[in-house]
Amino acid sequence: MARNGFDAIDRKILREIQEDGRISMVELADKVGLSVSPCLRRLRKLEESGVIRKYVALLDPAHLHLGVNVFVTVSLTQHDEPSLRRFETAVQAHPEIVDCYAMVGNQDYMMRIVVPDPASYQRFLSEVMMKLPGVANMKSSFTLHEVKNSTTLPVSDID
Amino acid sequence: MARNGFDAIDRKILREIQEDGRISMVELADKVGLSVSPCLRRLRKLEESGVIRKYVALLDPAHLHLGVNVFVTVSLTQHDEPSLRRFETAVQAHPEIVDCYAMVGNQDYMMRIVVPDPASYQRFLSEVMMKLPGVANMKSSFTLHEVKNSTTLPVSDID
DNA sequence: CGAAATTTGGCAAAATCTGCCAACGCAATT
DNA sequence: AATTGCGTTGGCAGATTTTGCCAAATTTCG
Repeated sequence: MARNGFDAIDRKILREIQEDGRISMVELADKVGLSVSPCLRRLRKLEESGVIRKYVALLDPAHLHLGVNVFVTVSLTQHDEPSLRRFETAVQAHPEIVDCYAMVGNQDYMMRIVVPDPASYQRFLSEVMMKLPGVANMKSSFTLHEVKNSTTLPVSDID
Repeated sequence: MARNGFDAIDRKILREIQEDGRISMVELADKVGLSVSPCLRRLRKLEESGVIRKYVALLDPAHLHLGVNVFVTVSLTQHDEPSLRRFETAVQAHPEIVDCYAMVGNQDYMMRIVVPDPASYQRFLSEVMMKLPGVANMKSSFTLHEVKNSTTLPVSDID
């Protein structure tokens, strides 16, 4: 058996539900070559194992008047555990901050912000970002357009 | 009526399905204060309008042995339309490149790569990234850990 | 080779989805 | 103020899907 306990069928299921999270068991079972019962049982197991985090609908930012993406790198004044935790907790509270990663090297964090327009970012920058706890330095880079924004992870055949 | 034709109930629906893409019409209708029929009709309308791009399952990268994220900035040698298009098309073909944005400024790109480990990135860098059409310059930044990776867009009350 | 454990497939009841139709509310018009 | 017309709602019924259960089949392991 494979390292993570996924066999070929499990991987097929994972690939399918990444593309269509609302697929019916009937159709999914058919696609992976099982009958409905074992297919559902495998799906439940995958959900319980935590590989499947959640099911969501993906919305189009343009339709919601959220067409402006800004990448921001942040460095903190202090790097002790409590300071990092305080900053990361504050980040979680703001839905405009859609992504945030702790970085190796001199920039501590890389984040992506979603706002309606540049003016909104101006406001968000001064009213929220600047007030995040422990920020020493910040650098913003605006995006021109989205080329790709995928939630589909490559599920390896091996492993 | 609001600018995009969404009323309070539509926005409620959008917020709910962003959090649970598999919610049943019965439960959704209950949460937004409608009966099932009009709720489903509104959802279908939202789907057809394009606000709802798709329904997906979100997987946990760690469980799939995809724990390493790398941010890469790229600049191209030429910035004419065909060169840009060629590059962006090539980007679409690789599932390891999960995000890619064209940036304001030096006309370059910011992308996020997902790989199993640093060694894999080394390989991906030389075998794929370096061979992307028209690349002049590339700079990779490794992440330490994920603080936030959200697909939930803030659906404004106004607008 | 044989026993135990796991996985499968089909069935039936419960729940859900989906299309249809009458009723309701609201706005514009007379 | 009454009426007309448009859009939205709610309930109902048939079709589909989900879900738990059990016997059969397959795999695992001594």
